[in-house]
Amino acid sequence: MNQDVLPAYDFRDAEPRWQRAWEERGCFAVVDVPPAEARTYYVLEMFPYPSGKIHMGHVRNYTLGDVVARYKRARGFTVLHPMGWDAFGLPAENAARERGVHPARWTADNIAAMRAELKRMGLSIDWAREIATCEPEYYGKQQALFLAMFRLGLAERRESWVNWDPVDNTVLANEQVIDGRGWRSGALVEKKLLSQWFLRITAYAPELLAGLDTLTRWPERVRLMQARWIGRSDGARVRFALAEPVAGLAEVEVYTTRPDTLFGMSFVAVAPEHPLAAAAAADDAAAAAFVAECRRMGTSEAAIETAEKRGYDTGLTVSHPFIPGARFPVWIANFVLMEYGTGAIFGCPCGDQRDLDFARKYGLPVPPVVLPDGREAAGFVIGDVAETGAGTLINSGFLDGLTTREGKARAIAALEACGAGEGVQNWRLRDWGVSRQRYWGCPIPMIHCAACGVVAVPEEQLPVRLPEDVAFDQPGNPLDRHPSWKHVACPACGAAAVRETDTFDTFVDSSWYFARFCSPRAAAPILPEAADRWMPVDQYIGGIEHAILHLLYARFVTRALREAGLVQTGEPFAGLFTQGMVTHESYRAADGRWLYPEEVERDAQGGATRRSDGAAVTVGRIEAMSKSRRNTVDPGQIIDRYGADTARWFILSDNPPERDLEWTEAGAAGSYRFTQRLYRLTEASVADAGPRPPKFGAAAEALRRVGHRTIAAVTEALEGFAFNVAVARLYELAGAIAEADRSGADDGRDDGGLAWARREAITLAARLVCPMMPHLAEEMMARLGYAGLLAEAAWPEPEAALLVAHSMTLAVQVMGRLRGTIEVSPGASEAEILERASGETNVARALAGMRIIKRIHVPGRVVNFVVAPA
RNA sequence: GCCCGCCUGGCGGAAUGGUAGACGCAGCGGACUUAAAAUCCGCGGCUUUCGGGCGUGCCGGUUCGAGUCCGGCGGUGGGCACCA
Repeated sequence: MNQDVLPAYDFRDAEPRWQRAWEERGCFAVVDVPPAEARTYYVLEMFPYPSGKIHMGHVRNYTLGDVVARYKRARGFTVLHPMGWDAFGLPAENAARERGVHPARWTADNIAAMRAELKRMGLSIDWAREIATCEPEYYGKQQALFLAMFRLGLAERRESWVNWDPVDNTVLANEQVIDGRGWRSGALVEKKLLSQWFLRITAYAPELLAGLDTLTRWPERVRLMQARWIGRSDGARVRFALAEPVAGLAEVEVYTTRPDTLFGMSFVAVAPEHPLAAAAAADDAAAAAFVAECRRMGTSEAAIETAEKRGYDTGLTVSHPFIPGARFPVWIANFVLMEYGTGAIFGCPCGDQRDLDFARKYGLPVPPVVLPDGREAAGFVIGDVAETGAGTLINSGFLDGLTTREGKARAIAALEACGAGEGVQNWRLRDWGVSRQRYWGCPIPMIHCAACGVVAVPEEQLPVRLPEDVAFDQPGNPLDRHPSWKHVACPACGAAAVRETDTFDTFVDSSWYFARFCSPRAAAPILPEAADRWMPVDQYIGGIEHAILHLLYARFVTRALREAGLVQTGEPFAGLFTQGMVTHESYRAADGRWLYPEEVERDAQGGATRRSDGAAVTVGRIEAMSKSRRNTVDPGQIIDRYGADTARWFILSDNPPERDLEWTEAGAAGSYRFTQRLYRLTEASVADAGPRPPKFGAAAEALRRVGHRTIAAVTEALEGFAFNVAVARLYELAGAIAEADRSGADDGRDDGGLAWARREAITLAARLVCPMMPHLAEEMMARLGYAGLLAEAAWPEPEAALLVAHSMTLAVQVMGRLRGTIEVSPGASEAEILERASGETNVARALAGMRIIKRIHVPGRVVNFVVAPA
């Protein structure tokens, strides 16, 4: 047992060697349609954007997925675990602008670099199924799916208000508008009415909401976020007749959740983009100026937060369905959103804070119509705070005396009776605008013909390929400026026509890739027999930042695919796990510059200095790794120094995977030491191959119990995503093996089977550690003489007899306070146990002079004596 | 403003309502070494008259027994936010 002669584990030799072995054996390859008897399991991590380098977030994501994949494979499942690239997007175009490299080239180089890095991690991926969304092979299929959705009426072209960047000449997503300015150009963003392609996600709003209840293996908070985003609300539409029609408009329709407060109406307000506002602006310069100003205000959050409620009285009036003869003014108001409801509201100042602020500012009446519960009618007035809660209706004609709840139903019934409105559900969810004025995306397969209108590209002409000869020297969309690409013959009439030059939002690409992975080389976009065999994804893993958009779009598209008959499931992801971020300390030099961790030397007292010159460094917050703060650690360098297994092990060991993980050098070094320790423990058993002895001594028996209990404990931990607990149990097993070495080292050959038990224990350690540190596990098994690959081996089963304890420790309490412990055999009778418990020295002292009222015995756990003074 | 998490040693964390702090990191002590590194072993909430007392953000409740369940409060992080 001399440590000096034991060789160290050389991961630089072992890791590539085992990766080759797995690849040559094809351990992780699966077929599109597995045989009927195969139990399938689909593990998927959110596929990466090929930025050029993997980061620690990727390492965490793919390590988590790989543990699940390897574990499930060992449990006998046929596991689909693929990898691909979310390869379209703006950074490639930016690289083209800034460095003159073509987006396709830039992307391909990045993919090659990142693939190599991922392969060094030793992931159990079927690389033959790799896809990249920027390949015509993929996006052509996507075009076909879009046409299928078009035929189903789920895709349509429509005018809508968009964020328009007047400098870059492009539409911006809401996320790309920062403080009212374009994130790249810095130009003030305008609202503009444009023709855009939409996917009709709202058609599935009720289903997408109801489906959340079936997703029992999704985090509750993701479901809550989606439910809120879909945003069902119950209320009524109410039509108010205009006193005089304007520009052909005879009425204003509003949406409200409070039809009970209709008698508290003070005004009607419409959004600046509302047709009635446009009509008013047509012959009123002041109205036009107000509308134009609102448009410029844009959608910035800062503007909304600080913006006063502002309005413009159009001079128009409406009548009230319940109050004959009354007239109410119609205002244009900056706080009314065109996108929600009908783009118009009725103002009830007493019951809505915004309406109240508005009424107070412009001197509009504030009739009180809800008496809050517990308030007296006498002297009740509305101050500067609206009463939004429940109460009793007053000053409300036929609704007087009803509760707000009853009033809603009665008011809706009355509206429906007189034809002035009806009860409706309203949804916050809006249709998904997918048009982007970008080059590096999937072309929308449509053609605009002067005679025929919008015509779909015939299927046999797919894919509509991106042209390669494009220039990025001007802002705007290069496809639009290309000399020939967009000019085609109309498929319907043959006349000269033009292609749609918009490309798809990249979220479209990631809304069906999981289905393509099931049959990635099929001629059809999706092979139903393959998709039905694998889908839905059993375990999807990724960051919480995709809680709404990506996951909601994918749920919608999967439903559309089902309607097209391509898949059977409506839900793409049966299980979802959202991992935490990887964080690190940040460092700042005296001049304020951020420093990379490798530039900084930490000392034991918590101080820090710069390696290059010893200058003092300020240690900043622990926060998400980001390039701007330079608090990043390069996975490639970590693997160079410690190996992939160490990186994987540390990431899994430190804390639960849903929480943020702080990467620390000390923690990584500790994990590395453990890899070496396991290897040394293995080496010490290499020479001890031999038959199982008929009987085991006490030390051997004890070690065997630890080993088999560890199987049960690690299995349970892995099933529950408690990887840090699985790691802890394996540390304990290693500790138990080391302890057995000490206790049994001097016994010579006849050691009561300890050498055999020890070898069994280290073998179990290798097999249990395999999902987490697959290379080391293979190396350990090989050293122990195993000829096969652990990657193909079954998960160990514990021997039931070894899980039953010989003796157990019971806590003994008096009045719920621990007074001592007793050792009992599992077969001991309750009477015997109570006798032993009350006799324990400390317990007896506590019981002295007391009368025992009640004896509680929880088998295997605790004995508690409830006592009173004698 | 609304919604949702989270709060346990120096740190990360563990704990089917049943011995709080497993396991790791950092620390301290010891062995080995000429020495160091590596390795191996050990210690560790606070307090105490050594019986015990107090300890899982705070206050209260349920229970024989609460980190765990319930009510309230505080702190903290995140999501949404003029959604009618």
